[in-house]
Amino acid sequence: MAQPKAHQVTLRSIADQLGLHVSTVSRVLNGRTGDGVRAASGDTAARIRRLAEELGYQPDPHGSGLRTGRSRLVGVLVPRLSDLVLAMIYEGIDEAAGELGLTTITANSRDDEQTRRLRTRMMLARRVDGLIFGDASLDSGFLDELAADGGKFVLVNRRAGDHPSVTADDVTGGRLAAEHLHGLGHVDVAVIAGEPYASTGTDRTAGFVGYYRDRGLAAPLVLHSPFDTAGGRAAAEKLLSRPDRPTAIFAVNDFAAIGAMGAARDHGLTVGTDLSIMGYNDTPLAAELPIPLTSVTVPTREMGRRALMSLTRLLAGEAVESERLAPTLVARASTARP
Amino acid sequence: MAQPKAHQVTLRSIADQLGLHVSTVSRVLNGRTGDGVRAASGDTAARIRRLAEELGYQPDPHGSGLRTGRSRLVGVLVPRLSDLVLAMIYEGIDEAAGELGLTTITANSRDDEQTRRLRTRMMLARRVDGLIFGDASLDSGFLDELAADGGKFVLVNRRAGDHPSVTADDVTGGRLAAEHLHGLGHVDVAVIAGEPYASTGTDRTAGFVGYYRDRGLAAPLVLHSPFDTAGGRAAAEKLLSRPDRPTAIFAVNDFAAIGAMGAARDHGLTVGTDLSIMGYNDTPLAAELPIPLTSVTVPTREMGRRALMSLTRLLAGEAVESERLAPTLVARASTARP
DNA sequence: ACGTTTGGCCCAAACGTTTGCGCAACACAA
DNA sequence: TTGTGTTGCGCAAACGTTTGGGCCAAACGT
Repeated sequence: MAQPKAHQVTLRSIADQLGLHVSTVSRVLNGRTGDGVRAASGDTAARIRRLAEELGYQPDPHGSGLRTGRSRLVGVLVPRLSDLVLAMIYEGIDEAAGELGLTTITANSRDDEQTRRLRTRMMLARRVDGLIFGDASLDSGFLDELAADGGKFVLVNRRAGDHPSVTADDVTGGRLAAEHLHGLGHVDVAVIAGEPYASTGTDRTAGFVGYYRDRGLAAPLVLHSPFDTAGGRAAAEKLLSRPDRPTAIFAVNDFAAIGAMGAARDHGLTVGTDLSIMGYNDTPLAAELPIPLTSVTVPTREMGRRALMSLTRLLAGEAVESERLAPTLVARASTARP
Repeated sequence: MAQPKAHQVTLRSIADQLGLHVSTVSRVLNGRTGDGVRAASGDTAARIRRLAEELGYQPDPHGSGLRTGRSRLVGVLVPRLSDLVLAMIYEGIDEAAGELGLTTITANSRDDEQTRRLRTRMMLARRVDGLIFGDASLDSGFLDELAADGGKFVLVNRRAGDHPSVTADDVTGGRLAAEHLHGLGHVDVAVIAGEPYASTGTDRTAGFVGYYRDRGLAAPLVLHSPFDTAGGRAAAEKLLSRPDRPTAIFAVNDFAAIGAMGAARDHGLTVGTDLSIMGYNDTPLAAELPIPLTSVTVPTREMGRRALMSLTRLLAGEAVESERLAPTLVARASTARP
């Protein structure tokens, strides 16, 4: 766009104007700034750089992509970008990518296997250099296939199989939650566990349940549900209708927790005093809610950044290890003594 | 990625296998499916198509981009993707783009002029065919420049100058809000108006204030603030500390409204009974809050879709008109008679 | 003075597409 | 037979870049 194709600034146009050959210009501008020897004389190099700057030269990715076989494009697949957590992770990814001169393209898989495959195909068709999956499913058939085909990717937020991943330590996070509620004196507790195919939900639940079990306490009630507000509301609805209603609910996700707060109110319960509810992720919203929500902070943006770094290492041919980031608990008014 | 470069499926590899020329294969596969005459014999065409399918041929965008000068890439600039409203708009854009075989790349401008310019530059360097701005500022100097340089773009969500845009009818939306609150009997009302550079905030405020003014009522208090929860909370804090505290608050954004709810609670006020609060955008959250939030629905995803459609028309050389989508009000428990 | 190195640059090929042009073969009419 | 069209393809050039291999001249070693 911009210029009607008339005067695109190209290596050639620069070379011609300077009476040099296009390859010289290319070498200077690609400047393996390290050695500096092989490029050109200090003088010509300077002239080239000045003119390039002046004309606002920007290498054409089609040209270089065609030649090098690399696109400097990274594909990012997420369940949905309108999930705040994923949006923040993506922001981290994109930020880090920008700093390295990479561009990201993203797509929603809606946690649907077919969409996942389709969108991945589209990204490969775009010739992405590598992929980041934020929507890994625990039965990772698709990822196994992709890896077997030589696909380069890392996972973020959710782990699966032993594909390299950057996640929070969700088991520990769940344990922290249990420790907090148990410390307040809650023994009848329940977990709104999210979708069973997501490691985030299952790991947090496992950590939570493990804590209670290790102490010989009654096993917490576990209920699966979608990760969103409506899902949390429905699950809490069920929990609160039971005769042996729990005194505290741990939702593995802030939005589910907010839904649970709604259900609590419908049951005439005041969150914090009649019923403790806590979430996970420490969404910016959590602190600002009418009743501030106890939650577990995970460094979302940092997770995204690291995932991208991992991917670049992978693309450079290095071996990469999975990373687990440490969560921390932040207590607020939504949880209190029973 | 994927194949180690060894056996990429290319027009040539298909042509060779079939003993045809690459141009023939190209013509068949690009099939101007309409005329059908000029391509090849029905038989060869079928053979080509079958083999391409079988090998999983995907045209290389670098090659075609280089040749055609088009990238089938659309750049989308937003204030921040972690703003749910923008995320949903972006989903609409990307969905529509996908259906047309276009790919979107996105970036956050954080409503910062310099970042905006920088990120736009990066997108142009990527040779996007066109741009969609979701972060237009009312003083549209940057956009004017870009348009003067022949840049192809449309605006979404926020309008500016008379650049083509797809937005909701925010003035009407503000009016609906005023009508609702006034209908309930509120005369001392206030507006948390968002940032003054965003048409969304100013238009909604103008519609709201206009309604009260047209009826000769006292002019609503107007307070600007950031669009997020913390901003809304701070603004509400100020409003509620006044001796002539309003009985109803219209926040031009659900998140600001949620912040306001928090402030209300700090003041010992029960939202709905002691103080009416309403938001805007009808975020999925609004309905699920402990105290469900009255809000104005705008067809976010649809807005995104239409913006992309507009852009494609623009790119096809057609003239495009701005569009205004109709908002509707949905009343919930957070607003009631004073 | 003569061989050898090295600095500085150019040459040319290749990456995968698209597309205007042209050509052979055939059909048909006159 | 010649002329006129049509169908079915191939040819070749171009898009902008990168990169291995030159080649010429100057600098250096002996």
